[in-house]
Amino acid sequence: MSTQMGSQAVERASALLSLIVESGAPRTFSSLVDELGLAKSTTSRLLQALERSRLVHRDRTGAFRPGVLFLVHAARPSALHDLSELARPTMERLSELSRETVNLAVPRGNQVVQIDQVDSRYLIGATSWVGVDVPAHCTALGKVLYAYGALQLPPGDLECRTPHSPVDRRQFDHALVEVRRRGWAAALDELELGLAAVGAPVRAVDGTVIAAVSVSGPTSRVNDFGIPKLGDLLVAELRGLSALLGHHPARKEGVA
Amino acid sequence: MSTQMGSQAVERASALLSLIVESGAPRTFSSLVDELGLAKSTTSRLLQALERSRLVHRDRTGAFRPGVLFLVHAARPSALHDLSELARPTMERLSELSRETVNLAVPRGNQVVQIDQVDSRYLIGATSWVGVDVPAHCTALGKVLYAYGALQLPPGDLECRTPHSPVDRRQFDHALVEVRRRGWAAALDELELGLAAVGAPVRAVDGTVIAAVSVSGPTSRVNDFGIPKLGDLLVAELRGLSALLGHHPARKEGVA
DNA sequence: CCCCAATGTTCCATAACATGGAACCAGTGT
DNA sequence: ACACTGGTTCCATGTTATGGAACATTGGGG
Repeated sequence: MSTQMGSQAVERASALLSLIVESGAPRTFSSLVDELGLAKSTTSRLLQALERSRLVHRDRTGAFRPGVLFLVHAARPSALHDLSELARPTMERLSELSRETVNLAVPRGNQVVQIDQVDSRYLIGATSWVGVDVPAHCTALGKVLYAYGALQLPPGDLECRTPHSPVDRRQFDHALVEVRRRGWAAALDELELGLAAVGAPVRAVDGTVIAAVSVSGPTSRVNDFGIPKLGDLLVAELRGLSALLGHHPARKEGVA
Repeated sequence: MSTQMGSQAVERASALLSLIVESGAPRTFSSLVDELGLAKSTTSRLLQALERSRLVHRDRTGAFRPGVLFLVHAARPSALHDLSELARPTMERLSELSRETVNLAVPRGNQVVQIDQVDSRYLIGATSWVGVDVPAHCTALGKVLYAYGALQLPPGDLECRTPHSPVDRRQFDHALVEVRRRGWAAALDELELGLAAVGAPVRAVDGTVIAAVSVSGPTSRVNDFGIPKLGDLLVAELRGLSALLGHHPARKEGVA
């Protein structure tokens, strides 16, 4: 192996950095030491270097957190744009297979914000949603994000948009269980009569759901395509996208 | 110098990474080579290592962008929480000095989202704003973010909340010029009668404004304190915060 | 109050690894 | 076909990372 690839120190430092960033919680020095199996001294030096470069930050408790550089990036308006770029190929493929509108959304604050869209191939289809503010519990994207804890359902009554909108919190919670079981969510005529959507999660390396993708169109066409078929299609395609984000869903051995 | 601090490779790699992340735009290989003055070969190897670790990503044009790790972090709901933590001491100090409510906001999409708040020391003061959706052009935070290009003023009429709300776009643009000149923005009775706020920007290492902090309270008390005094206070305190983010505003030599 | 345990950092001899110059390869324009 | 820019691979060299052990530092516990 190792066709002579240089930069071992950098790789080790990067590994440290990844651990720190990927685990949401602050990491302690020793946890890093024995997770990577490096000498204490080496780990210490590498972390110092990363700290000097503001890539990690050591909080008052002595634990390591992502450094300011990550902060600066996250605070940029453009931060989410990169995700769209990464997701584009997948979305295009979904668009081609389903011929319906494909949307990408992330949780932000306590809202679902749509950050990208590939339009339907049909003349009649879901129109641009980007930026539009809708009750999340009536959407497939929202359900996915709620189901996987990427978003908290705010207390209070559930807004009702159509006779099919979910209104009972108990029932809704149950629906979320079902979403987790299947791996995808559907919203048929719940936001607007005649509008249907199916959505599934995008996972980061640690399994956290950080985004959702949906396919949406007229209920009739979506039904014709087959809701479960669409759900499975989404799940399959998004598995690939999650892999790009470093997520390996139970790592099948198979191909080297 | 160099009291023997080890990890030169890591520092170089980190420098590359910082350049890539801090400049909003994708960086080309050669621009990196001659900005850091490293050998082409060295740069190439370091970048390869960073790419293997998913810290940078090479887009189809061959330019380098922040890698998935940054994406994953930015997409985390918790991403902005770190900024709050970093800003907390500054905000506390501002709270203590002004005794009024202090707010921290970042641009997100095309909206101002408040991510942290230190409550007024008075019994009567600005109440919690976090998450509340208000017309940004009527707020000090909004004005700051608009003034420094962290946010684009959407086309269309300016919503009018009080007789003092800015409504004329021409006048508003002029006001923004003034904000840039002074370094801080004020909004007196513009959002709600009797509510006043003064805000100033937080800058990242490259000078980009990535957030804003405001002090707000009853117009009478804020006036008593002195608007310009408050403005200057904010600017002074936030200079320190920006420094934590790596911003050095014209680097005074002074102390080592 | 002292001693021990846990957690990190600094030292240092060793050699492994990163380094940069040059050769090399792939496009691209002329 | 040729020169040129932009990037990667090769390789001998010695600079620089490495890990074990010694050395701080902190924090309990008896």
